[in-house]
Amino acid sequence: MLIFAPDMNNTRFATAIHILTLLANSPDEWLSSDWIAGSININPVIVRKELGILQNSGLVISRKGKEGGSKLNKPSDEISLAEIYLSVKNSEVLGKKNLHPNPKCPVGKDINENLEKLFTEISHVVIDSLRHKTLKDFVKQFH
Amino acid sequence: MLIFAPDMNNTRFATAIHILTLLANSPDEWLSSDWIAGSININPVIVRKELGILQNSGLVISRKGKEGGSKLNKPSDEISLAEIYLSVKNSEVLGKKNLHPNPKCPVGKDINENLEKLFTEISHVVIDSLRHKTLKDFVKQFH
DNA sequence: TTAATTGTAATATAAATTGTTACAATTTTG
DNA sequence: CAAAATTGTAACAATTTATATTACAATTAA
Repeated sequence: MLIFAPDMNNTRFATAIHILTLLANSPDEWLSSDWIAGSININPVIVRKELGILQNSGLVISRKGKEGGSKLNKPSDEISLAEIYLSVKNSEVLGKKNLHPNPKCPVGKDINENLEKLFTEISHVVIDSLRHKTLKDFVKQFH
Repeated sequence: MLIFAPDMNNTRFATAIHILTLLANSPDEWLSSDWIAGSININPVIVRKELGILQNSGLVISRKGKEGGSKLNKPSDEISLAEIYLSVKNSEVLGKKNLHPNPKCPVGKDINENLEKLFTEISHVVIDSLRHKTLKDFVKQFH
């Protein structure tokens, strides 16, 4: 299964939750990537790639062939936004570190270690706050 | 003063806090962008651009000319990491929205409005958690 | 057997980020 | 005043990341 590029400031969370919202609204149907792509207005291959990721994290099942498509792998009230975020997350909230700070400088020497601590802490704050929200809660807002 | 591109998955927070850490360590000196750049190991023009942003938000003062440079505009224990983050932030924690979701689809029609609410809420969570941390706390970790 | 679909590779295009060069304006020092 | 060092910023180049597109083998239902 395909792996995305190693960084995130992108539409992946938005795309993933859009896909999952559609699936949640039709829990008994196998929705095609083409149809989903038409709602998001992006290329169907992007949808299939994201669906691959969501399958890997157990949120979705897909099947091939005619009448193929995807559906949720568990009820929407058992899917937290944290799970979705973690599926697509591949960079930190506060961005990237500089790659080669000067090791001869007392600050440059240790900054990335200290940033790492901070980044991890903030990441946990975000995840904890998303853990309390379910996909069902999100979907409920649509009429 | 110059404006950066309208999105963030970049090294701007890392660069800004690195700059401010150096300034905090030498509160009485005017540090040059060249010297700072040598510690971060990036181009001095990038440092000057970021210093411009930090001046705009009142964290730093700079002066031109020979013996010019920059220093903190207030004590490091009066600078919160939230202020730094807000100075450089120009995108959301959960990424970008898709630009043209299908208005004829009940989900596509409202998704960006609903994402906006979620993005705002998560943004506040991050900012609140950074508000309790000062630059001084961060700098204290270096030896 | 045909039609529709996923999965995925390969490549192309677009967008964002970072780096570089250049130089006017400013300021200090001799 | 002249020289040297520095900021501020414009213009542009290079690199990296993100998204889109084309293509097609494999699968599945009818």
